[in-house]
Amino acid sequence: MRSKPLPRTFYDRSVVQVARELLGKQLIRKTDDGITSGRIVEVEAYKAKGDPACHAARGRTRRNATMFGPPGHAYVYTIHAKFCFNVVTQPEGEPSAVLVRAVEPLDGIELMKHRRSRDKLLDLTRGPARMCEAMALDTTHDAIDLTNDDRLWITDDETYQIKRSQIGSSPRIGISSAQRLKLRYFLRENEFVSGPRWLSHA
DNA sequence: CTACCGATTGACT
DNA sequence: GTCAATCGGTAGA
Repeated sequence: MRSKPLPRTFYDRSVVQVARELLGKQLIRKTDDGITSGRIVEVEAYKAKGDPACHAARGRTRRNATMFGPPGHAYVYTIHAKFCFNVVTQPEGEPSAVLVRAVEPLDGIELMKHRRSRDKLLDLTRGPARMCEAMALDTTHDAIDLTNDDRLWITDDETYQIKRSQIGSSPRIGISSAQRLKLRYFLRENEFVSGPRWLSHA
């Protein structure tokens, strides 16, 4: 039995709305080695317009081509010889995406420990590249359709409800431009949120 | 082809 | 807290 993927209509909305509503959802990854899953606790929005930090800000390239495609697909890219996982939002032609920066490990914790060569729970999925390593995600998973693929999808955890007051926001991490845009969203007081502590209560 | 650099991480003081 | 490793993507010659 497989949990139900979020429908296309969930992703086909403004990037900020999708980003905030992704908090608390479950990211599920299936490989021959088994299933790993985690609760999304930290995300960042990258907007099509007025956002110089967005990869698509300077036009389409081979790397960011997935962002120009339909919503609900994975956008995976390399950075510093590591990987980051994003979700494409908005209609085609409005290249926006949500970066998933951290999840709280749920299923497959032993498998994650093995992939990460780390034993501490906090070191498994706290940070975008760590999360990708724990869930065995790389650029071969770029452009996967998250609404229709047995390897990777996101599902609603109906038993886990988020109150608006639980969501914090801050400038995005590792971004020098557009500091005034508070496009990072996270679950306050969740220990698996990455970044400096002073940014985790904003 | 070369040069530069980043939506990061882990080791170290 | 500081800092260097890392390597594919991109722009430019």
